[in-house]
Amino acid sequence: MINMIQNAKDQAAQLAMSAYHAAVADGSLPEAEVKTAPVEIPKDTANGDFTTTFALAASKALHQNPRVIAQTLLDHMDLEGTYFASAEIAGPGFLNFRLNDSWYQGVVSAVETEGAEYGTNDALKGKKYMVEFVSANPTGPMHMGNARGGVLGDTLAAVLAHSGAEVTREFYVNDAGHQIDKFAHSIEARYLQIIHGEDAIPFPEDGYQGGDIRELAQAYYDENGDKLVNVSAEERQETLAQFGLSVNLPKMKTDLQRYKINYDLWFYESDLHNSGYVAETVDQLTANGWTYEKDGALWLKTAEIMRENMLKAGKKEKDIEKLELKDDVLRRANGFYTYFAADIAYHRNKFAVRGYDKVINIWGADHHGHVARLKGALDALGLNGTEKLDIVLMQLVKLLRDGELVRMSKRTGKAISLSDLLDEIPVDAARWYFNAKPDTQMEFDLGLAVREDSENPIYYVEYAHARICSLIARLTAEGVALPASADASLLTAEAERALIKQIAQFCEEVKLAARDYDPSHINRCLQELAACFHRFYNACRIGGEEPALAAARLKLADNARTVLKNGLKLIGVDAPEKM
RNA sequence: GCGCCAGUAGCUCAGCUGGAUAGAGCAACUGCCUUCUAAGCAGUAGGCCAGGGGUUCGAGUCCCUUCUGGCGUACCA
Repeated sequence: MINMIQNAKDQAAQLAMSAYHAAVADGSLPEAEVKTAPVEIPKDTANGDFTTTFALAASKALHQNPRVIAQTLLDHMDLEGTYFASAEIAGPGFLNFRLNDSWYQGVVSAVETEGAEYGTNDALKGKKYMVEFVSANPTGPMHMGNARGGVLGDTLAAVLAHSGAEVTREFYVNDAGHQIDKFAHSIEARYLQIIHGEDAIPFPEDGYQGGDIRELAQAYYDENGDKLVNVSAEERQETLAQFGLSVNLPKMKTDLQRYKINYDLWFYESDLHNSGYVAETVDQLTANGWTYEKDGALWLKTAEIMRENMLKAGKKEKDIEKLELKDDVLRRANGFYTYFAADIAYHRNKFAVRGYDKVINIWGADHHGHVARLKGALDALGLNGTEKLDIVLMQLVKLLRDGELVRMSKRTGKAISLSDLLDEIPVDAARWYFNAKPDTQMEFDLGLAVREDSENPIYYVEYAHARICSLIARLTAEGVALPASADASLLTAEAERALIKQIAQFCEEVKLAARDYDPSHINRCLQELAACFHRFYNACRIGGEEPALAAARLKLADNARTVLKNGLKLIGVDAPEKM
């Protein structure tokens, strides 16, 4: 919970603000509307550890030269008892602060007292979050995009939990609707082909061509023979669809578990239909006046809802015109509800029945046209979808091998599935790589991920962890005691200070990852942390140093180990003790 | 057509919501193991931040525009 970066920022801001107020009080600066003082970390540590741009930002409102403002602030500032050893003016009017020992001590002490909890915060405490991800169609094997979405969703959930939220991981099973009909018809055709011959039974034009459909039909036939030949087509399809799902779903669970992904709940679309919740939801929309009938179908006034939302968001009327917004069908002329209707019901359930404060869906970027419509529909139900539903769109993954685009698996000749990928690369490498910023198109090189050398950043980080483990084991065996706490006043070398700062930064990155829904902040932070450790390791020896210094350094290494381990755990990667 | 996302070193990407001389890693080149893991460290080189306009003390970041790539614009899911 202790975040020393935040503490220092807050303190620097407060110092600047109270200096300003003091200056106003004695008349050396004019009174003006000044908000908080922005505090940043300079890129170059030559410019201090923290800096405030207060003087630059306020220069216009105060009608004063920024450097003069900064000097006045400095004259009214007392650093006694703060985290700062000094403050000075630089450049056009930056006010740069330099940290003292008490801050560094605060960081190492935080790691020592918090241990495995270090890095958590309570920004989302008391909030109920759901992350719904993958939710792949259960009619066939999962593909590469599902691997990326799976890792992203799982890690994002972990990051949000680290920020204090109560998080549910959910998989939405599309076991109803058109896709399932297609699935049923496809298996049915293959099943009947087994009995009557391929030529006797036509395969549906839009059916699933994959070999897995044949396997399902064959598996059913092997178990049950021609039992379904003389029943009604409806019963036959229903039975085969259920059989297909009973095979496919456990397989999906197992495949996801290989990625170390475990869901809290698998939610079935069919339940929404069977319980009448979809119908009830559509009726609710009708009761609220948001639907109309046309050509025998029931339509949602999506265009109108979205128009209002856009106007509220400040979009111009003429720009909205250009969008040519269209309404959506909720219930088809044939009486069946659309996927969209079920999706609205599903999300209504998330908010109205289960009471989530925030729902995050990870979707493929090809669904982006659906985002505003779903949010709008929830708004029409009075559920504030615009605010409470966040959709993370994920660009697809291009799979490469030695620079060449890979479409098919060498082994099976089929599209590369999620489990094929894990046959080729270690799960930790997959988790590390797929934990990337969602909105960039990603190229994933199979050759790179399996390489066990420095080109592969995951080994760099894991190596740092293993190195520390063996360092501690070796030195404690040689009689260097590992103290309960590191004395930061002894750790004044540049490499030591940099390492401590990066340890502090970890807390910030967890916060940023939660804020941006981008857990790759953790990857980069760990890579930098590993780099800081390796530099420290090379610059500062432990064995043979003064006992007090050796102890402090060894404990610092131990603290770095704790943070590396916490971070790797957060993104679902092992922290090996030996390599 | 219209819309959404992206375009930063040869490659993969950062850039803290407008701050100081644009940063890492990899690849290339030069050094460092009789001493705690060389899967490491130190260093060199590499840039019209896609192009062009604007907004201001100050722009990779904000606005307009052009170009390039991906995706979408179903009584599919």
